[in-house]
Amino acid sequence: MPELPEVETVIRGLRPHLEGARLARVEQRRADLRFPLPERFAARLQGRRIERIDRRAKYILAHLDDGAVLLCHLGMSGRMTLTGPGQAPVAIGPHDHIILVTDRGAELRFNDARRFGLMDLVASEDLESHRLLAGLGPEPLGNAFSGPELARRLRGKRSPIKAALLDQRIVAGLGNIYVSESLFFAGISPRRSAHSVQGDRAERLVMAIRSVLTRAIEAGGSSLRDYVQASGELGYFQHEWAVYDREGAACPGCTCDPARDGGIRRIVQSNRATYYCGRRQR
DNA sequence: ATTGGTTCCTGCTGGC
DNA sequence: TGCCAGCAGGAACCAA
Repeated sequence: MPELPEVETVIRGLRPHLEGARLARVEQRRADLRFPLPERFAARLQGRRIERIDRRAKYILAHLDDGAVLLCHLGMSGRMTLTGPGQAPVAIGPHDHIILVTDRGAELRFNDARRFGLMDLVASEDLESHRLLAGLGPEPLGNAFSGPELARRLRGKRSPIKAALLDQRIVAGLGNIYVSESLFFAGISPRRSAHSVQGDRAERLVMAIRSVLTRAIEAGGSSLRDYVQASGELGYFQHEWAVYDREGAACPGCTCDPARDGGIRRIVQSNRATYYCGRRQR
C-alpha cells in the first residue's frame, strides 16, 4: 500500500512511541526480506536508543544513538503494527518478520507477506551515498521541487509522463495511485510524452502533486488518531480517490454522463493500471 | 543511456 | 458456495 503519504502516516504514528525509547529486545524471525538482512542485525539494534525517525521518499529512517540508521522500506505489503504497554499480546503471525520491543513496553512488528520490503543498517555518514537513496529525485513536498525543476528533469524523456512520475529519480515518493490522481488534477493525460510537460503544465503538475499528497497525509492522519497504531493502513483517502480504481465511474470534474461516454478509463502502461478522464486530461 | 518488460512473494477478489 | 486465474499500491534487474 505504501506510497509517500502512507509512509509519512506511519512515521507520525511511530514517533511518539519510539523516539527516545531504547530497544530492549529485538527478534529477527528470518534471514532475509527482499534482500538479506545485514550481519548481526538484531544484535546491532539491541540496546540502542532511537533518537529520531524521519522519512526520505518511501524510506523510513530511524536514527540510532550509535550513529547508525535503520533504513526500512515497506515494499508493497509491509506494515508496522504497534502494541502499547498494557495492551493484550497478539499472536505472532507467519509474516511478522522483525519484532522490536522498547524499554517503555511498546512492541513494534514489521509484517510483510510479499517480502518486497527491506531493512538495512547504515552509518549516518554513508546514508546519502547508500545505493538505494543516492539516485532519488527531490521530495515532492520539499522546497527543491518546483515547476522548472520538474520540467528540467523531464527534458528529453521519451516515456509517457505516467512512467516518468513512477521513476523515483525524477521525483521521489509517488506510486501508482498518486500518479493517476496527480495527473487528473493537473489535467494532463498519462499518455503524454514526458518531455512535453514543460512551463505551465509542469507548474500545474507540481501543484497537483503537492495538493494530492498533502490531502492524503491529512486523511491518513485522521485514521491514525482513531486506531492509535501505525498500522500502515490507507486511512480515509481511498474514499477520496478521483480516478484511481474507478473505471467507468463519473469523472468528478465533468458533468457528462458516464453511461454515454464511458466515464473514467483504465489503461495499462508498462504493466501497471492507469486511470484517467479522457476529456479533462490532455 | 534509456526504455520497457519481467521478476520476486503471498493474499484477495471476481468471474465462472 | 467453492475454486482458481489474475491482479495488487514497489522497484531492482535484465535485455534490447
